[in-house]
Amino acid sequence: MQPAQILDNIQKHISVSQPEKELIESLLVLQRVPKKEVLLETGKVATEIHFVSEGVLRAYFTDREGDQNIVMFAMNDWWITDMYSFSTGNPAQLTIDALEDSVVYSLSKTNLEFLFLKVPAFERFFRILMQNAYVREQSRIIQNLSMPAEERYRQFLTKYPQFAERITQKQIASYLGITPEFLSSLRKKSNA
Amino acid sequence: MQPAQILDNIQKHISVSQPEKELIESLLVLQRVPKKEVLLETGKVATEIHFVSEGVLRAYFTDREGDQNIVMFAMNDWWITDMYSFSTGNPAQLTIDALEDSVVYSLSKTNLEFLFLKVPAFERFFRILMQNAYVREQSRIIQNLSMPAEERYRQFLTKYPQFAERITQKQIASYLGITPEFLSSLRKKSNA
DNA sequence: CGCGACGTTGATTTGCCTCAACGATTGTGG
DNA sequence: CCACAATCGTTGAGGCAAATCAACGTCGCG
Repeated sequence: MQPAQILDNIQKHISVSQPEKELIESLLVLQRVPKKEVLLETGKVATEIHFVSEGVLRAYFTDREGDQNIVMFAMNDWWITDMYSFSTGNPAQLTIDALEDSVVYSLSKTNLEFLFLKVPAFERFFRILMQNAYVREQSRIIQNLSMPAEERYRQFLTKYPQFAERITQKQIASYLGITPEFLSSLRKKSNA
Repeated sequence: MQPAQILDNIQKHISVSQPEKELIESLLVLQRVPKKEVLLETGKVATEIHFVSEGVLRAYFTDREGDQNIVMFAMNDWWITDMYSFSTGNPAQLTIDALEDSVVYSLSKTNLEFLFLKVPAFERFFRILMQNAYVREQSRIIQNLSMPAEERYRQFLTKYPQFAERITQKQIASYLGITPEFLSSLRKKSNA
């Protein structure tokens, strides 16, 4: 296994010594996730956070009508879990599965807490991760509140071109909070 | 000044020694914010984060049509800033002002970074703060995606009864992403 | 090869918005 | 401390963005 990628990602935010690197590596579990396989199921407790090395994952919420609402996508260099469940220990509200054959490095909550103790800078790394996630979610709220679907779609394309290429329109529509039919009609308009 | 309240809030998550408490206190600036006064203006850089001791504040985004979209309320024991601007140093997208006469303790980014160095546990405290904020924003997104306005309103009432009492319906409508007129019609229905 | 998911199109419906008008509160200057 | 102005909450008429439902060709996969 070559978690160079994940260490690079960490070292974008903090600096870690060689022994610390080895410690971090030793706590990561490589996991192959074939397309459609479920990493986390609603109702179970999220005991791990996953770093995506290859492929694409999604996290979605299933509402009372049984519709799936996509909360986030994750690919190269993203971290994903049901943070609510992960931090409280309550049952997960989200399901996480793979949209493509993927490879992730998983870190258990226990090992994460252990890392916080052994490598204090890791707490800083995680703080930055959470801060960025907070900012991202808040700006998504702003967009949902203030922009019509057509503009949200355009912003999505420019903000996440890597996703736009690899994800079906049905998934994108769900992320934007609209129906696939309506997204289709938006695309028709803007192409013309 | 008696920042016992803020230290209590911090000690819910980490433990701090007496000298550390004094250091923290020394970096906080007490600030009275009369109703309608602006704490942070769109376009300026958010250099401080504010802990609300008394009163009620709001953060809102002004869209192209000039409409205000409320991103968050804050009262007793909440921390508020434009986290995007605070963490990147870019101009703020949000305006923060007081809905009632309020009292806040402000902590500058410089002093916060200083605290991270001097009191390592403070980085943990802030990590937890950001993590909770992330979870909160994400669950708001889930609600916006999956529930009609009527149910979002009911959930708001049960989740934040303290806000519901003190905030006008116009503000609540803006937070929910609907017009005051429509909120009024929802209230009429549920009372009948 | 055949089946199921996808993307598209069109007809109809609906949740929510816009605009306008009105009494009831709240705030404010004289 | 009052009188007037401004903002708020409400109601109703009409309109629009987006949903629903149904139907159909296409494509990828087993």
